Amino acid sequence: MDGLTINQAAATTGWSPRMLRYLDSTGLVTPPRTASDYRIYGPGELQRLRTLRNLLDSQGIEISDVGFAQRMRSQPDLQSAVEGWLDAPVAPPEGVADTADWLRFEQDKHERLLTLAGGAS
Amino acid sequence: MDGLTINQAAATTGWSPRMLRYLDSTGLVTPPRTASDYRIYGPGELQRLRTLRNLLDSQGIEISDVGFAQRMRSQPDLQSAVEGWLDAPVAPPEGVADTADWLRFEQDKHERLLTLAGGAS
DNA sequence: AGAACCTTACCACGCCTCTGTCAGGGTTGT
DNA sequence: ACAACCCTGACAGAGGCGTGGTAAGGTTCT
Repeated sequence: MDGLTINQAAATTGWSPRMLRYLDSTGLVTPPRTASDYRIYGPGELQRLRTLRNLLDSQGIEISDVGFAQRMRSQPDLQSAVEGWLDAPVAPPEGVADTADWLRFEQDKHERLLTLAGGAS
Repeated sequence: MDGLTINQAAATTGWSPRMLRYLDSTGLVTPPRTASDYRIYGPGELQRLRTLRNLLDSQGIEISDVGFAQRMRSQPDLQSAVEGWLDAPVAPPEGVADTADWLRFEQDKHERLLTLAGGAS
């Protein structure tokens, strides 16, 4: 078996074994398992762990933030819903005479985004 | 003055006045102010508040998640750092003979992403 | 076989998010 | 002028996150 056990991986990455299990549970770093469920950390996981620490420190973000970014990655409807909300203007654009028209425009846009990202036809 | 005060906005959107102030403090919905610092909610803010509630409920996410997405929006280096980490493969790709070569490849990719997103030349 | 390792499952603590409420003080409407 | 509204700031409590520990039990090495 090539790869480090959880304590060895902890020693070389600076994470505690406890945190490696936690990161596994969050889905951020999920090493393969042996037949008896031992976690096996290969070079890929080790690099991922080291760069994760670097990412958190350098950007001042939390583990849960990276988890959310990953979730947006894997769920396109989530991503389009969030981005659609962020893109909605705070004031009606020029050229829209009636406020009611603008609200309808925004509503339609929202629906278009959802449909585009995976809506049932 | 056209626009609703905070209690009126709360009544028509379902948020509590307390939460409207909180959302203001997080930067998610920041209404303009009168000369005496009263918050004024126009149709844009009201729509944003209603769709925010809908977004949170339908996607099962938190206010802080939307805040993080907004932060990634406004900070391209943060976005590229997070996406760079998420894109890093967990195992060396085919055709890379040496593990050390692969680590160098990953390192270079990370640097390319950072440079591309706003690095000083 | 026995030491040293791994697993999951809990309890616990500090910090942050979300939400309510209240106090003290300024503004608006009648 | 007075009620009704707004502001900020603070305290408070439920719940989640990040992290450590520990207990009970299975696996691997020597």
